[in-house]
Amino acid sequence: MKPTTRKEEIIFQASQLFKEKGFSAVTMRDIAQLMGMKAASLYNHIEGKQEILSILILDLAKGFTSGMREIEQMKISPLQKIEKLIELHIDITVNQSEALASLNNDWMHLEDQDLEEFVRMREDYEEHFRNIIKEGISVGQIQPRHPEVILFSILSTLRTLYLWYQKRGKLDVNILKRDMVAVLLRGII
Amino acid sequence: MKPTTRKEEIIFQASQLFKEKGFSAVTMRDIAQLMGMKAASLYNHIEGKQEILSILILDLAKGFTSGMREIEQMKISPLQKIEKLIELHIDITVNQSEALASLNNDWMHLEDQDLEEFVRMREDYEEHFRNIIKEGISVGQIQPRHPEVILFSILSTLRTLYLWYQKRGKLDVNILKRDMVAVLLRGII
DNA sequence: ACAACTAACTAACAAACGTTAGTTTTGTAT
DNA sequence: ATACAAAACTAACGTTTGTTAGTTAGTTGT
Repeated sequence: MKPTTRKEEIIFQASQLFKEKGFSAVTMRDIAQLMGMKAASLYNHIEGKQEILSILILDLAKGFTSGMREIEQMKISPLQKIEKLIELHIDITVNQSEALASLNNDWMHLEDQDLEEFVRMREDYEEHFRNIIKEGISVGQIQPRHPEVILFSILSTLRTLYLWYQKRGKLDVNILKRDMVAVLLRGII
Repeated sequence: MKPTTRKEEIIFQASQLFKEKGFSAVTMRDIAQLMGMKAASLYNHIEGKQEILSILILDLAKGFTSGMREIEQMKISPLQKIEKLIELHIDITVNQSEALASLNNDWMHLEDQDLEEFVRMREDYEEHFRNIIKEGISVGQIQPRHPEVILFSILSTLRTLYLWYQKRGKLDVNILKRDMVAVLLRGII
């Protein structure tokens, strides 16, 4: 995800700051300094601070939505779909961990239609995930526990993976996928 | 955790706002309005905005630290200690979900010694947790997978439980404990 | 050579920020 | 009633905030 245009570069650098301090604590002057320019110059490329957040979060949310749609259409078992979803999250984490931080922590600072659109997409995503779990239970592939507990347990681990992935010196993605699938599906004992 | 003094009430109300919008996006005037007073009046009771954050986070972190110490001294197996830790997190989540949100999301806005103290406490906590997992592996109670993956998977679920607990209409704590222990330890299949 | 465009700049704005100082109100004990 | 302390108030401060306006330097196309 190397930025090509100047606008993309601004958004990328901003995402680094957002990840560290959160959207509200980052100023346009902070972003400008990282870009090696003055704050006012940023406005030659972007509409404002809100647009940066909006692009960061909504683009990523669309990535999750389209990933979910692809996996749902595959002719594989519910359990295999969950494995694919775990891999989807890991791939996105590895490639876009900064935007993921904003999506997790700063989505509530989106405004108006952007906020509405995000909340709708997130609810849709969770609903589809939940249905896959329910189907897995009904075909006997998954233990008959409350789907909500299972959904939350998996999702919260995947959603905060970005906090942990970088700290542990970028271990191999394929090994990570294998271990995460094992721990999340089969437990630890 | 019902606030008794006026100072505690301010901190409690502030924590509600911090949970919703994050420390940086909440103003002293926001807090004052929720308290039904003017911003300047807050300073009759507290030193400043930083003190609120500091008390919220460090008090809670000490709660985790002392909980960990108690569990470590118990004469029970590593696996039983992990169960106790899961229950500790759930108890704290149920009783102090607002402070937990600040601890998770706004710790980086602590200053100087407060920041140092928090980071030290968190590292200690994780280290002790990791050692219990390692001991569980070495006595054959826990699958011989990378302790880091296990630690992260459990901790990230427990740490974000506060986001999920309230949404699902306050289900019974004991049922929650039972299901969480089951999912986290035995997996879902 | 000249026009057009791009992307930086300086300067400044109005609003909002955390906080301080000094004053007034309120409740309580003598 | 008087004195005192607690807790609210008004007014203002110096900064910082996101953003706008107008200008300037460098590049490109004709």
